[in-house]
Amino acid sequence: MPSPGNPSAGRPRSEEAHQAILNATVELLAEQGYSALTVEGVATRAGVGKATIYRRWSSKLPLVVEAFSQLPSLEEVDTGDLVNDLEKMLREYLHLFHASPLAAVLPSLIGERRHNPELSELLDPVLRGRRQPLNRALERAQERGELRADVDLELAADLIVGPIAVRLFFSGAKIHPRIVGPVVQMALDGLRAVNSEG
Amino acid sequence: MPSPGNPSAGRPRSEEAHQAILNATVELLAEQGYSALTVEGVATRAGVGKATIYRRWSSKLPLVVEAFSQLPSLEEVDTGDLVNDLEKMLREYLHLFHASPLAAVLPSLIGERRHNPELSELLDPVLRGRRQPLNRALERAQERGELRADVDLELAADLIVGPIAVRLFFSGAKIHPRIVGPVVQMALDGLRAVNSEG
DNA sequence: ATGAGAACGGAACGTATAGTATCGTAATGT
DNA sequence: ACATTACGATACTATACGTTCCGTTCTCAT
Repeated sequence: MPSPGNPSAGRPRSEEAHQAILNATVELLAEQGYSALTVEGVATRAGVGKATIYRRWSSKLPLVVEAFSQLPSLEEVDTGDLVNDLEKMLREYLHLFHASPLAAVLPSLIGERRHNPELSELLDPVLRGRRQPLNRALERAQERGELRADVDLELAADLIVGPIAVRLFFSGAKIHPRIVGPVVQMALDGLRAVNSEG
Repeated sequence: MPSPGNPSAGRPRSEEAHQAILNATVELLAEQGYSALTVEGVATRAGVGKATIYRRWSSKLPLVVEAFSQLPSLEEVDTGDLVNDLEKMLREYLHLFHASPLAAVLPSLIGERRHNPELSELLDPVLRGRRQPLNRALERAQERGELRADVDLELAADLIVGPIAVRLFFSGAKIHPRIVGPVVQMALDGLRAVNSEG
């Protein structure tokens, strides 16, 4: 059971072990990918018994999700100019994904979500949270009048992230940060063009 | 061994069993997802022995890739107008993916590609082939002068497919075909805007 | 101090599945 | 007829998830 009946009784859970497990999970995911990840491997790498892992996470999946959610996320950028904000954040986004091979796990998780409600409940909030800085930048731009009030912000976000995400996950190719500028420009120009027609 | 020494000796492989195996794979993937797919399950559903499966596919992965590649692909559309071509094809694309839950498998496969060269070699040609109709439409438009010669067609394809792919795989939400028009318009307007600046 | 409670690492266990091997049988070409 | 190969069925090996026990260690309450 995750929470003992009396929290101030008995030996407390080792925070050290907790972090060692998460770190080992991240390392092994990066090295060998998701399907090659074994709980035994994590336990060995972390210097921990399997029971210690299952005491904290009900199965491999929640462990992976928590390890994933520990990845550094986007920092919010607010320069007062939408293009600037988006370019900076997307460059950072690229950097994060190139620097951490753990990102390769995301498609695996996504793929299983549809048939695994438990995973969906675990993963969806994490994904939503990661898009927040982008959404907020778009909202601010809308408030400033940089984007018209009737622009669909979710569509805008997909339009901006989509091309980069597709390259990142599907083609698997490294992406020059240089590409971010044109992509943002195109997306915004496209949005403006459509909206100025109604 | 997949190819016997003398192809015209002995009992020939049953084409019926071959198709039954692929069909069973497709059905089970659609019903239960990738991680729940078992070779025994496929064999049972197909009314076939496991050996018959392993005689044709070296492991579960190639089987899944071939089942996936059997999905109906995009038909090429050539109306003489790029926007028209793209809208028609993307609507068909959406229809295909909404109609066949097997599409949910793609992210799983994509996720494992990075750490599995064998899978990469199997899957990459299939993915490339599926983008062909889109690429060809863009090439034709470029020849007609509808797109400038210096437009990066790969980037253009990512710009167009990206937003829809992200919604399809990541947000997992159903997508109104109505959204295709604006997305294509935005992407192309964006491309033109950037290119007319240099 | 001492004892209760809980987590610790380690190891054994049960179940499920990938993949291999072997059975007797069925189908094809020579 | 005979050689050859595939067939479905079944048993088998190896691996890995997840559970359960062990003796030990840590922390708090008394």
